[in-house]
Amino acid sequence: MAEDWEQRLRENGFRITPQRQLVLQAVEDLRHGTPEEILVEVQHTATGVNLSTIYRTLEVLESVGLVTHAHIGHGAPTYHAVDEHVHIHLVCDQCGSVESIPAAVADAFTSDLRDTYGFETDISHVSIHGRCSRCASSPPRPVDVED
Amino acid sequence: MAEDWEQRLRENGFRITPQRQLVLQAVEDLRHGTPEEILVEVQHTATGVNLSTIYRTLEVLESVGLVTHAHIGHGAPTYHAVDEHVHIHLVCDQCGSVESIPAAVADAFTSDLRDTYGFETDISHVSIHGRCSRCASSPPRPVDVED
DNA sequence: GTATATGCAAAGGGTTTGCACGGTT
DNA sequence: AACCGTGCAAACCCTTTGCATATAC
Repeated sequence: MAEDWEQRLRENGFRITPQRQLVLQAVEDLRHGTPEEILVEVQHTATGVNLSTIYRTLEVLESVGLVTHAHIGHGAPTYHAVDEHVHIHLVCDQCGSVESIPAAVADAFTSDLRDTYGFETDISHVSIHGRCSRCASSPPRPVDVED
Repeated sequence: MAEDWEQRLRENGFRITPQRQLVLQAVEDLRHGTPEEILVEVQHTATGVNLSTIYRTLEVLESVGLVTHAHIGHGAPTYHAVDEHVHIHLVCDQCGSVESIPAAVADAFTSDLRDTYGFETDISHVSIHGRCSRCASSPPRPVDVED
């Protein structure tokens, strides 16, 4: 149901505010968004909202399980709504391209980590870095684009 | 051979400077070090060295393949000498602990990424996040320590 | 001698925090 | 009415950059 988010917040002792609704909506609409991008989206509706509110709100929404974040490159993290299907980002350190693949590709790996080390992997939290198919085939020099 | 690093630099058109030697040495001695930590180490020997030089030097040393860096948490990256054996960091988002495991654990996974997506994975570049065995077993609440 | 490296200080991106006011409960 | 949430501005960490001086070649 759609008003589930109010429940979620109230259950955890948080109040319902326009800002929290707008931020959640922006995250859902954008599907992928940095705090800055979310701010811009929110400001389409409410110009007065401040960046620090975005940060504080995302923290709250994440703590009650309504959004998550992942690190793609060096810069700001991106936030998604939790109902998005889980995916892994493959980041090319050479050309900077980002490819999303199903998290299921890592199932055997994460099972291994659980069995061997007891580690419960959140595979989508950080990206996998390397070189994409295009870059891996053509250029001979292993130059870093940096991250 | 020990003076290989001079070769490496010269081959690539870089000059040999005390700072470059000291930074390389510090990275080797520390085994894991952030730019700030490397600065401190270097300053044991040469007090006048500046942080910006550390950054610029690490960039140079990395470009010629003498050092690499990995991202462990949210903060500064850590640098290693390239002769260190390759490892993956398992970072617990709950207690913050970091465990190093052999990169070979991911071999099947990275082969898969190569075969399916043509992606050449640099598995050690970013850490794997999740919850360590201790945290995964005890507490029921999925609280984020944040990264 | 000439180009590259360095030190210094200032600026930059991303994020957090202290405080007083305003809104939710 | 009490407390939580917000806006604003300042501070913060990490990193990069411009510029003049110093140094490796």
